[in-house]
Amino acid sequence: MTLPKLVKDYIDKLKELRELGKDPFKIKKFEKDAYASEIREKFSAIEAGEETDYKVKIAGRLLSKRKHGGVIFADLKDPSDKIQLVFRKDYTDDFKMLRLVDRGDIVGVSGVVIKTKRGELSVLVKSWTVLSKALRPLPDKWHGLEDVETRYRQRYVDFIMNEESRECFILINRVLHLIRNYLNENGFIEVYTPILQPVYGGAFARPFETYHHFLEEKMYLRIAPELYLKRLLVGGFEKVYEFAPCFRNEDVDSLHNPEFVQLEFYWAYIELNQLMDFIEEMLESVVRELTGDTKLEYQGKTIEFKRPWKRLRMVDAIKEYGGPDVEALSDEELFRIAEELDIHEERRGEIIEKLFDYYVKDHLVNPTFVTHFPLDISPLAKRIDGYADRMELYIAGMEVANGFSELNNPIEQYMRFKEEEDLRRKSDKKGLETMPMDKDYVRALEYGMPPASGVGIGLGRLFMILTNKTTLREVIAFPTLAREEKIDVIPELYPEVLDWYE
RNA sequence: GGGCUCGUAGCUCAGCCAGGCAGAGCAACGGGCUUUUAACCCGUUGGCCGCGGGUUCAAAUCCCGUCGAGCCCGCCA
Repeated sequence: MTLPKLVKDYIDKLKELRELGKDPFKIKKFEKDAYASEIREKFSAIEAGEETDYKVKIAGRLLSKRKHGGVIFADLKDPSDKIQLVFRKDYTDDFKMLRLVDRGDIVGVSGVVIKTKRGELSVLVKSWTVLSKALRPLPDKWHGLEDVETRYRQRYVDFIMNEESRECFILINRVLHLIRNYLNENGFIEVYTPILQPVYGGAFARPFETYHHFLEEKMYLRIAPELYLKRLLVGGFEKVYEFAPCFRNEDVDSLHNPEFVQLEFYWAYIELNQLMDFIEEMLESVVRELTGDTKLEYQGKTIEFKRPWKRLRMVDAIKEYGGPDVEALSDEELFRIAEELDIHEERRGEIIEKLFDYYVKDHLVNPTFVTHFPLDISPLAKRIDGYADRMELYIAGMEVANGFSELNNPIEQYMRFKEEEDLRRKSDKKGLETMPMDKDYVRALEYGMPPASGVGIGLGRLFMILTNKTTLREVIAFPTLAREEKIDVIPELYPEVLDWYE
């Protein structure tokens, strides 16, 4: 049946409920006193056919309705579980009016707990109320909603139909609590820093641009909170963190969404190795809390989070996994090798990083810290042995975190920004992959920032690993999609309903 | 940016290769049924075949374009 015709039936039922003085949309509350899961816990042991006199009031969405003449069965879903409702002609109030109740409606019922002859724990309903009328049909009760596009566009339907989707976000919530508690217990304070920024920084990425009309200023949505969090270190905060929504105006794929959340934290007076120790402890404890174990199954692979994690220098990693010994190569040789692999970059460091991606990345299944990054692609990090004192954490072949010993020398920081500017001028690229000069940040460092280490953790990717998903979109409730060209809504399909609620 | 795949009823799908009346199940509607659980039985309704062009006597089907989505590659820390 075409949508407008299907909707007609629902609208007619709504109309009839209104005429009976039972307009669901006029109702403001329902006093529930139980959840499906509680009923199940307390009464699962009763006998088939047993009818208790234990009264309950529950509410939720009807997922199915089975009519048998004098008895109607329905399944009600609340956030805790599902439970069967039984309506009986000789017991339930307004039995005939149940024809106005559809699968998909939100209902509140009161009744007693029973177990049917077939052994299904149920609520035998005495009185019932439609608390919200569904004006659109739910997807197929057996196959549910499978279309990936519709699942993301109309996530609300996905959450109704696919319990796994809902559970994923409940698990994510637990992870957020575990991480937040861990940081709080270790003396970190949670802060918020600007999302609208006059100068973007803290990462290499193309920003979203916007305009502030009152200030008459071009503004950017932040690509990272980093530079502001380090200003807080200057201000005397020793341990800070932020769950930071970030925005990058770049391509979308299973590992990238234009808006995503990073956890960044900074810790004054510690060096990078101590930071890596802390990250290991934190994530190992999160996994232990979640699973009771340090192992995790991800897409058929076992990931072992037990400390200590492997740490290796980027150049050693390239050698170890079959690539060249880049430290032994001149620039000419390195560029020639890169060309052979179809790698075309302007900076030596970028080539080394590409070689790492090419030879190594996919092999790093267990959590692994890759350290000693090329300096020229790390303008915010301190030095160590001619490299940047920087690490990236790889898990399941994915870059999950990026941290370094923070550069706190304002003079060197100024020069690094300058080099980025020069590179942008010389580059034949769009010039978006360099970091702009941030003089206020340099000025902040001029007041003195303590030595510190900090990290940004891509929470979406971490959630993917912890929830065993293959795409970021599954762990983002409303992933970014192209605009839908035309959306039919019921007041436009059936304008007469507009008169009902003037 | 390149390659591959998909788009048919509210949902899940068949039909496309090899052009010939647009189909099924679920949902909805009417009837039956007082213990079902993908309830069942009888009957009914329901289509911009993503959109636009082309080829053809004839296009859901073949061709071109386009929009949306998915996967892979490239790019993006």
